[in-house]
Amino acid sequence: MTLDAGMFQPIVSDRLSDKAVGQIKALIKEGRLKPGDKLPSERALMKLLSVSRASLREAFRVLEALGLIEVRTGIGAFVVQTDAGALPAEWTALLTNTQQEMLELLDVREALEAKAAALAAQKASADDLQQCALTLSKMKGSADTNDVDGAIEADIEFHQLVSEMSQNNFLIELSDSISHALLDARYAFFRQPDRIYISWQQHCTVVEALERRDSRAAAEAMLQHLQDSKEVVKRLK
Amino acid sequence: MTLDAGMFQPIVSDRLSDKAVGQIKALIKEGRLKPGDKLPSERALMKLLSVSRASLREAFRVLEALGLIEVRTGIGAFVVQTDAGALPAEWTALLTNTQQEMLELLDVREALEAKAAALAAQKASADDLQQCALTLSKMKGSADTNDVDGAIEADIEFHQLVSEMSQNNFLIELSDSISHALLDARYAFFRQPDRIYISWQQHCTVVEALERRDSRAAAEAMLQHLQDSKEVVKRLK
DNA sequence: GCGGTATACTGGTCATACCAGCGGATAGAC
DNA sequence: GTCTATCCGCTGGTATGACCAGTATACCGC
Repeated sequence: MTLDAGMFQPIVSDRLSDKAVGQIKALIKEGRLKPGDKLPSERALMKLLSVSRASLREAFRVLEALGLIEVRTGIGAFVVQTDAGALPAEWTALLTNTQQEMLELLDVREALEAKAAALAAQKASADDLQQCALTLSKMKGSADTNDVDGAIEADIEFHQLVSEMSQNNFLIELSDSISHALLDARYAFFRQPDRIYISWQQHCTVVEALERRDSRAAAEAMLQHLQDSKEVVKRLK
Repeated sequence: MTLDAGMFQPIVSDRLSDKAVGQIKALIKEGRLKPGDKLPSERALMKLLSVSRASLREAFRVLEALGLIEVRTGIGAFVVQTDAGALPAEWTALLTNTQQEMLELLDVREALEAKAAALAAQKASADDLQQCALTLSKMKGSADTNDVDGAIEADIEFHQLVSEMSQNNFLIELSDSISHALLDARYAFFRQPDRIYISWQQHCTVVEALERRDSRAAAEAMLQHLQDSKEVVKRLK
């Protein structure tokens, strides 16, 4: 007979902590543990699951890292309150080491923020647009005084604002992560001659589209802005 | 005097395990620990960091959940080998409970996969396109026999293929996560009358654009496909 | 009613012990 | 000599019991 590749399954002996993670995760997914609910104390839960406190605590660390629970010293562990389930905010934190990864990240950013801009055009409130105007004038001020730090701040604010206007929690979290990962690059970026001014102009174009509620134009303007920025980053090194 | 909101900072006493996570993470980020490197054994590292083994192990669980290290029983802990840094594969696993979240996820998917299609048009090899053709005929076969399971399989394969053709690791990982999260929905989806056939047609349109190396058309076709699917899902609930 | 205090919790940390699996070294069989 | 089997030191996985430091609450004296 011939050996079928599917005949055997690798033997994996899950850690007890992993099994505990699985159980608790399942309870959350099934809705038997709802956001805000308090988990039993470590000492109680270790008996319920018949594992040692050490294993249980390791499970808690994993659930915490996954953004599912929050542990407050002296009080207890709670199922986290958020509809999009906190993305591990650091997932990109280490990944912009190479130029290659940076460019890949910029491509993802184009996809996400263009979409965010499109959604923002549909959903933006008057208040949102006013806040946009604020960051625009902040950016303009930074351009006039060549204030790189101010520009970075205004730039982050602007992109964050647009993401939030999309009212899509996944989009917000992902964009935020990427923005964070690209922080270092922004310094070199905004030091380029006229860059602050150019970015300001491009931001303006986006906001104008948002004000017109023109989804397509907003996405297009954002895309142009990000592609243009990507080209600059490419030439940086 | 008035109290300035920024005067006080909440006192947070980091867990020792969190500090350990920070140190190790920093070492990885700085490149002093490279992918594939073996970390010191738990017993050695606990002395180096002067924490107990319990705390160190909690730190390891976090690093593991973040996808930064991999722990092999009886051998040791290793810095994970991957260029895009494994995204915690489960980050969406729990998040499709509500219709609202599902729709948000579908919007993100539109953004990512449209971009992936655009990149794929530029980078696809002859072999890639051939594989696409394979999934297409598989889908067609499923449509003819109304084989829902087969359709799901072919559908996942197709979308995965396009993502991979983009050669962007972030795009690949993210799309994969979302695809995974949407698995359940696909069953109801493909049970709709003619859905398999319609999806097959739309896939064909995408592939034709890819074969023409037409980035814009590929993105547009993929977007159409996903938006159309989203509308179906909306009506399902 | 108010402020303090005693107390019974909670999570955070540690030291120690033992188990099971891996791997290299070593001793024996051929 | 080469090969094989056993052994032993190392690794991670688990459990236990202890102690600390915060939190909350009930109680007390004022």
